[in-house]
Amino acid sequence: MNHLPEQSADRSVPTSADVARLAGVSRATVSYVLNNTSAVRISEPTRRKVREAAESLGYVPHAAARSLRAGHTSIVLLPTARVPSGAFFGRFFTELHEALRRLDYTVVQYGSLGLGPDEAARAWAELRPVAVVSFGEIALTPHGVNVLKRSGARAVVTLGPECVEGAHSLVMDQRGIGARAVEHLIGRGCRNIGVVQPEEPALAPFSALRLAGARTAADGTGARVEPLALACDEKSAAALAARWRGLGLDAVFAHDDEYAMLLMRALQDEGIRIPEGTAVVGCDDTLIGRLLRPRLSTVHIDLVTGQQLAELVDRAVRAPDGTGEQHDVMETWVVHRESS
Amino acid sequence: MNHLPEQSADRSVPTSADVARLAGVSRATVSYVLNNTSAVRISEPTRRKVREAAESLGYVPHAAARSLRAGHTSIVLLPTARVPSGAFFGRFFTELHEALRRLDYTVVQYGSLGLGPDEAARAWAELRPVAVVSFGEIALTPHGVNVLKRSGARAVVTLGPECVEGAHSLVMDQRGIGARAVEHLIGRGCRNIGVVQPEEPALAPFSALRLAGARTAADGTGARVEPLALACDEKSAAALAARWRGLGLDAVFAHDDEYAMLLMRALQDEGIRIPEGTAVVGCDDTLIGRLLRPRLSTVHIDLVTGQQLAELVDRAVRAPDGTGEQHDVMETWVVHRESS
DNA sequence: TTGAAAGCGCTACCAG
DNA sequence: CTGGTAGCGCTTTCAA
Repeated sequence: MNHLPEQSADRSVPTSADVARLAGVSRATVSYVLNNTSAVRISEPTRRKVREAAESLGYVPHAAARSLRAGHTSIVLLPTARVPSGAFFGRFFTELHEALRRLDYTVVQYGSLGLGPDEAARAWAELRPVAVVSFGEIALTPHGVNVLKRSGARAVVTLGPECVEGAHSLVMDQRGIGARAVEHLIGRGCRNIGVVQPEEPALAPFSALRLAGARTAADGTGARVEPLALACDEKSAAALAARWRGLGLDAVFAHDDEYAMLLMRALQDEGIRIPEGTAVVGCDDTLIGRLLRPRLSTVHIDLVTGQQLAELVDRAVRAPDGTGEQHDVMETWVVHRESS
Repeated sequence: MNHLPEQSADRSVPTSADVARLAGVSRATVSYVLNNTSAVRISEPTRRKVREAAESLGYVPHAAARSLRAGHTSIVLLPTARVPSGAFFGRFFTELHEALRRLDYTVVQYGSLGLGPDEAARAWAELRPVAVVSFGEIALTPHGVNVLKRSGARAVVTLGPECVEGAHSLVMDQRGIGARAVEHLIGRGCRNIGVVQPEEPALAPFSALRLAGARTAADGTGARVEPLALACDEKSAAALAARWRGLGLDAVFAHDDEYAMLLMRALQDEGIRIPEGTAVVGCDDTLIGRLLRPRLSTVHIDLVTGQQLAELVDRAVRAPDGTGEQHDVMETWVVHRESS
């Protein structure tokens, strides 16, 4: 814990007691007025006095004290290791936020970079969230789920590559994504298929599984699968493209649409035609892919909408006896365009 | 008392009192052991007993209770209305998160969609953050800053289009961005300049200011500035491109690189050559721009690094008497490539 | 209609 | 070395 200077004692933060004193009433009355408690009736003049006192002091209730007293929070925790980049997660996140807010939850994205899975779960549990929606950048273990539930979380939802015991899991089958791409490429007659492995560490868990799925799909078909390290910059792409002909590949699954754009450009600059020389498949079905020429074939992931997920969370929170554990797998399929 | 197995679905959340009871010590001792308080020395056997009891109960301290007692939190609040999209903010955010974590802050992104500026400031103040770093998607008013400071925030930093009184402001001069783009285009001989106005509401405050800056730059030069509504999808872009020749424009500032890519593609599909027929300038200097053909000219914004911003926050928090209010304007300049 | 007081979980002071 | 205990700010029951 870092040692912070004491908060200004001179201009200290006003409490409900200060409001009560200024309004000439008790703390209880202040609470009743400011929370519009319907169980008790407070006279209009008193209400006004309290409101004015609160206003003039700049009183803001202390969320920690309130939730301590209440015994629960309305926090929905969205752990975020890396900020999900791109249009794919972006819209989803915004939707989810909005929907949860409409349901009167306090949405908190808690950054947990550099924590192990169980450390992270503990850190989240300290906030006593009523629900946790994890996006799989951080692995949530069964033990972690247990810690969260024991700390009072009424819903734990994971949206990741694998289902997690104890949590309501929405499985985004990363192996399946790799498999879909490679099956598609094999179907188009390709036999030597590169699979991009981004060097960005946050993407490693995804790309490793996609590679595994790609291998499974190629198994026994006579096709070859070749991992290709690639950083998200032009130099790296140019270097890869420069040794492309030596690799003897006729297709590549580029991890996502952005990497696909990067690599496609480098290959084109190297004089390699797409899809004749090399077929390219991206992932996420973003706008980029439709704007590229040739138009990019891509793996579409049928992500649940933010609204639906928010409703799922809300149902689990309100359910009488915890969440019925449930596992859904998201569909994935290839959108075939011109690059393959 | 029954010993609870790990997977026991116990209704009540264990507290430090439960740990104390199980370990046969007082709550104070539990606190000392689990916080490694150096002021007191606890015997090793006692420590072990406490640790084991905590472990077996799945005890997790209650952050709200702790910060209530401590009188302050170590929360740095990052309000996020819309999730900043794209590589531009993405890396910045990740950096900032990481750097703040290294400095032992609890980073909380608090979603405040659909709240007015003062409502939002109040909601943030309820969490008693030690610092707030606002990204200008939500306007922070001087009054809002005041509310936050009064609630104990020791640093309020805004990163937005304008400086905010009372806060440490990093000004990303939106007018200047529009002006830079238009000055550049005028310098390239363009006289009829479109300025894209994204239909996405979250971008409106930015694009309106950029348009204003564009107009100022064109004023008295004989150049004409024309706002162009555009949604972030192909249909909208195609529709705009279809009536392009009728607009009589010879240049366009496309708000950002993504809109530039979208519009450039639509114009090219319409048979309009770039830059000869129409010059295009984007903004943010992202990877996309370098991959496009022709390569995209763009307005580069010299954003502070996440590390630097984290250090700024930390300094302000630790400063003996609040933050010295300060205003910095970020530099912007045009990176000239092939599209203009 | 209002007030007094208990107590949420935790830490820090002060006795033993 | 360890335990008792006060009190952080708030809500809510019970009493006046």
